[in-house]
Amino acid sequence: MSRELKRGTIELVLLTLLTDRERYGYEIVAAIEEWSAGRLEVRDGTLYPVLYRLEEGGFIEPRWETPERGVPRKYYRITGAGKAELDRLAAEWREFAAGLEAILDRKGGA
Amino acid sequence: MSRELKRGTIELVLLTLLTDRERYGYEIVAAIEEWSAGRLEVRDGTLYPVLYRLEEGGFIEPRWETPERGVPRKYYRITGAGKAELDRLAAEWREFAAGLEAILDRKGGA
DNA sequence: ACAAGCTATCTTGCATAACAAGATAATACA
DNA sequence: TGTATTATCTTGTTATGCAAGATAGCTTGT
Repeated sequence: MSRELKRGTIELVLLTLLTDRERYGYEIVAAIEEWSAGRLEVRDGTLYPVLYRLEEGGFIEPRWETPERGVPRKYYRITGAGKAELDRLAAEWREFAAGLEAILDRKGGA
Repeated sequence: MSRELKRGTIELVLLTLLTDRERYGYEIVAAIEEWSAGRLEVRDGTLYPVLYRLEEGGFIEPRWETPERGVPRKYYRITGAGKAELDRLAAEWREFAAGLEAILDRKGGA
């Protein structure tokens, strides 16, 4: 899948994945592929910087969990501001997709 | 509309606009806004480099038209390779959009 | 005990492409 | 004469996804 198409959509994807429950980065990588039925894929080197951006913006909050056995995990949960941002980004995406589809559907038209 | 969302889609939009007839750059700027019902907007400083990329790839071909009165216009028409590329880009876009929608629709799910 | 592989987070540097801003030039109009 | 419009083109900036690698602890096989 083209790298360029993903630009600007990963934050929307992350916030969506965090709406039902908190998740950690490594888990999100797999969830994206699963939820999109293999259509979308995001590398961890991409994911972590996006998580930091969202945290800086106050849209998500981290919580370290260090189990007695296993590697520590950093869980993120969405904030109130994050839910508002999610609505905004989702609306923006739908507006954009509608505009593009309108053009695609009109090929051969006036 | 977010700059990042547009990334990778302008070539698709241009090739689509050139399917029914040849057009020149300045005309395309207005057509994009009109065809998308005001949802999409592309500056001419963005458009021309994209046209050059498409021309270099053999997807479109230019033709200068110098009228007796008025500024010269550079008309572009789509080639056979351009039509194939359009099909490829459109399929890629729909695959990507389907993957993203699948994630958006599943919020609160498993 | 040792190696290999898995889980998990994080960092650096690169490539791409949309855009703002401005340049150029001819025409139209007041 | 001056301002606005049509039309193309260039330069520099900026954002961000990704490859590649580092780190570290755990698990599994031989």
